[in-house]
Amino acid sequence: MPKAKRINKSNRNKSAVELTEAEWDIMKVVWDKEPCAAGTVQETLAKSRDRAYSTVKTTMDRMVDKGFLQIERIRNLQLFKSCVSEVDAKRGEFRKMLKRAFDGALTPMMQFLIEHEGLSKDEASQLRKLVQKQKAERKGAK
Amino acid sequence: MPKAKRINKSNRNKSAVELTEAEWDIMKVVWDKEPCAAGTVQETLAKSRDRAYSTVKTTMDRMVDKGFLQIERIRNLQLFKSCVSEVDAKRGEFRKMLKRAFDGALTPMMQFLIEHEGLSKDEASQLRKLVQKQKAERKGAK
DNA sequence: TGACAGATTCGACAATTGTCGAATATACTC
DNA sequence: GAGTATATTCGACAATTGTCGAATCTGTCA
Repeated sequence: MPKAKRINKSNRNKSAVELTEAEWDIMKVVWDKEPCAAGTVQETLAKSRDRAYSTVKTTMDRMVDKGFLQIERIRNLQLFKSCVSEVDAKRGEFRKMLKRAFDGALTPMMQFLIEHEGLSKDEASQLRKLVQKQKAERKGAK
Repeated sequence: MPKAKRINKSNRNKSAVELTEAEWDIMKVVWDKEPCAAGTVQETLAKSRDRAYSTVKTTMDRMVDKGFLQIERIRNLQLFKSCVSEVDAKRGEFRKMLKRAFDGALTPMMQFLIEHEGLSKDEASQLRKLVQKQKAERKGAK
């Protein structure tokens, strides 16, 4: 997409955090261990998929440019911290999916889950519990 | 990703259909009007986002390579038809999101929706109805 | 002071995605 | 048959994403 899309880190609004595959992998480790060094992230990820240190570091540097991570320097060490919360990232991912596949509407998605994703009896009851729980909380709290 | 990822159209399994943004746009029109010509798709899409005919056509040709569309020739005309169902595409998109953001598990996602996506009372009750309806169907049918 | 280990910097490359324009081919109308 | 309007073919280009290796730069320790 040749179009200018990002002016700088601050023109990103919370509701539009979109991480790539590699960024998700990295972000999960950062959320878990921040502040942490690139080496730590690389080593942690190596357990599931081995990538060169420079691969991980390059991606993390790009994430800084995008405003997803920030660096805190200590001597010649760089410690990375997240600039987006897990909730924001989940929201971004969820909304992207919802928009693309369900016109941005929740109900059709739920319908789809029940009809085509084999929402099991267990899952359905699980879901029912969640809904009921929320119902109770709403009534009680507000 | 320099790795060989796709051998040919047939090594794609139903559970892994992943469309890009532009592909979703195109696919939606094709599902609606298939079999249809690239020009038709381009014209239809132009209403919301104008793109050159060649842009749309190139993307559609690539989708044929990927096994998402197929061509039926009539004289020098090409009519495109989908090779993946709307359900498969929705499933692919949904699962990708679920895997990335929720470890592939449905319950955490539902929890997230209720806690952070402001599942409104209306939506919750809507959801409750869906669940109840399914419950009834399960009981009746099987 | 030198040398080694670990970290950082940077340029590079292949695939993918989104975009087109130019050249070519085909069908239809006078 | 010539001209016009469409279609199709194809090569190209910029950004993005995933991946590295080589060169460079500390900081520490014998």
